[in-house]
Amino acid sequence: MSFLPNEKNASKASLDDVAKALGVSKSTVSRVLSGKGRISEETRNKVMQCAAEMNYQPNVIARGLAQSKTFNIGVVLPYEKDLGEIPFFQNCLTGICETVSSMDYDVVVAMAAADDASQLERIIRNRKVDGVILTRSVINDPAVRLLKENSIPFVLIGSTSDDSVVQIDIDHESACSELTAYLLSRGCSRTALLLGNKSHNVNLSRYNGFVNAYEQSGKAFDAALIYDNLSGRRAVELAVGEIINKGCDCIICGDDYICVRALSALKEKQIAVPEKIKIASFYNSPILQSYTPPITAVNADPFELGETAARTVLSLINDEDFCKDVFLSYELSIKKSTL
Amino acid sequence: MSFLPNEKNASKASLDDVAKALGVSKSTVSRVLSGKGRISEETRNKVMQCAAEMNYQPNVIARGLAQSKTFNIGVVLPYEKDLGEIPFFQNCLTGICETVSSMDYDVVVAMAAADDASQLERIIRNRKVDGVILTRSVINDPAVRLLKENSIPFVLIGSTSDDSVVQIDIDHESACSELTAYLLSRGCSRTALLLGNKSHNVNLSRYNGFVNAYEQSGKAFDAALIYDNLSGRRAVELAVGEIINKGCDCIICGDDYICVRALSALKEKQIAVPEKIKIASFYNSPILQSYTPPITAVNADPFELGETAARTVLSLINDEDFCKDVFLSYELSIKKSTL
DNA sequence: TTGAAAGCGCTAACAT
DNA sequence: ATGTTAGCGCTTTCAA
Repeated sequence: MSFLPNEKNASKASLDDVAKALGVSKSTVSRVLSGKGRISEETRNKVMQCAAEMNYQPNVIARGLAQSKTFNIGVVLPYEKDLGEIPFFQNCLTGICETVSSMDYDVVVAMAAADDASQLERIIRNRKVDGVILTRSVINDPAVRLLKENSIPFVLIGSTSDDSVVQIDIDHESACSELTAYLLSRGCSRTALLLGNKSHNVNLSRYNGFVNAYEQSGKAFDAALIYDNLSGRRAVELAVGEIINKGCDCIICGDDYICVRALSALKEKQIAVPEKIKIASFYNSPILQSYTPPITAVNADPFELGETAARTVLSLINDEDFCKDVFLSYELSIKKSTL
Repeated sequence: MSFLPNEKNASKASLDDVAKALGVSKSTVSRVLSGKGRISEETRNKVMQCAAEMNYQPNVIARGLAQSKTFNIGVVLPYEKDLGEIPFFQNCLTGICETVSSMDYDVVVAMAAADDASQLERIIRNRKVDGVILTRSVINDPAVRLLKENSIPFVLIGSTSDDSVVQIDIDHESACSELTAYLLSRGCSRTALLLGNKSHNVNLSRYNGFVNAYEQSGKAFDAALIYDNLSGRRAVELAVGEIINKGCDCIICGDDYICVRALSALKEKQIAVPEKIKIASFYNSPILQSYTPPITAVNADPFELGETAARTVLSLINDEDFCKDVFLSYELSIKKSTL
């Protein structure tokens, strides 16, 4: 009853076992299985069949040792518990897993707080990954520094002002254009645009999208209603004050931090949203998700972000030519704040 | 300017490099670094110092090859997108990561639908993990079958009727006791208990907890208000009907599926919660999380579940003696449904 | 206490 | 087209 030859003492056969069973050399088997090097059709078939019969499964670890690869992608997730409240990261992870596993890679996760990349550091030190995906953008991210120092290929889901970082994000120009057009169609004749740091490409894209939408519509926008380089609570407050005085009926916020500040400024001034003024924003982050009233915004599909990030980091690893500027689809989520 | 000797061409030194630099053998260095085998204090210090100076970092992959280990734990997360809506899994994952990384293990994730364990299968086939943590209980889980077939140590976060599976869950007896006591203190004199499959240990625990609470309080319970082996929507409906006729003022549901069914039965009968009858449940799963009115329930701390699962699977892997019955702290989350 | 050597399972020159 | 031989970086007998 014990030691049945055809039994599933599965996945124990090594490449060497297959070679011996066939009376050929290891390299021959290796060549067949890896598809590299020329092999006669005959031996190829012989090997394939034998490998299948023996239920041979290559040892990825050993292959990795020999090639200095791990076939693992590191994914850095936020450590903060309250960030877990939206499905964003889990859906991202799902997209990443699905994509990398189709290339026979696996995902190693590391949690990291905004100021603590120690888990990532371990993974790098232990040589557990060939590349890394950062799932959120953090100013002055220690993870970015670490990855650069160690020359690990990585991509960031989101946007940063550091142009040397490969970023995966939606097409902000087109998204902002669509958002602006929607608002125009809703009758907003005087829409303000509140943008953050001008040197940040993403803000330029939003600006362009805004302008485009106006051009398409044939209407003219009031340049005095465009604010950029807004940084800090105070700057937004001031801008909102001015905007109100200029009689605008709608605000587009370049990001959710600006939006939160604008909302609190409006609340302070007792200006009702959306009755007195409409407001819309961009986000990938959760802080607006549960706001009252719900805020109209441009949303990225986290699953797709994950997929794209995965594909991109895999190309980086394999030195394939890849498109650094990634344009992703998005979704205009119309909520009460613009009705 | 190039080739500075003290430069950070970091983490490139191998064990062999250290050995040569010291004029000792690889095995000596290996012994020192692994702490195995006797080594003179003198050489030990010498090696330690040199390794530090050379910024030597052991190659975990190579070590793994030699020891047939990976120093990775697989974590299976639900694939379904709507399950991502609660922070449960992310917090679990955080607890797991934190714990395993303290033992110098890493986490490899696999997403799995209830009926599709193919990603887990890949990870096993590729020998990427030494053990696995399942983060939710699925009836007839293909993942469980797979893990057993391959003799991979694993634990389940949650409960299952399969006693051969190591389960990490809260102490249901004590939790049910506490819940019952709370309800008694709130003046519920006729509390019904609705339990699922009797052969499932967890239900016995809940039953015992219920009885204990009554005994402690000195009051007597009505055995006619205890239902077990409830399975299917119809059974719960019938039970609820009877319970109402028997004039009970409170229902404790053994799990959230039962609770959902009981709630819909009550709604059908137009019996208001909590005005006419109070109701409480147990859960680890999200389906009750967003119910109106909010449901009082016993909650586990996902972070702690993760930590414990991680510790347990690590002991399994290292053949340490471990406690199979894991009792975890929980939290009575009082909501409107019992007020 | 230490060293030599074999081996983990695979890949990749270098031969033939 | 296939075999031979070294490794990859570490652990682990077996000797010394």
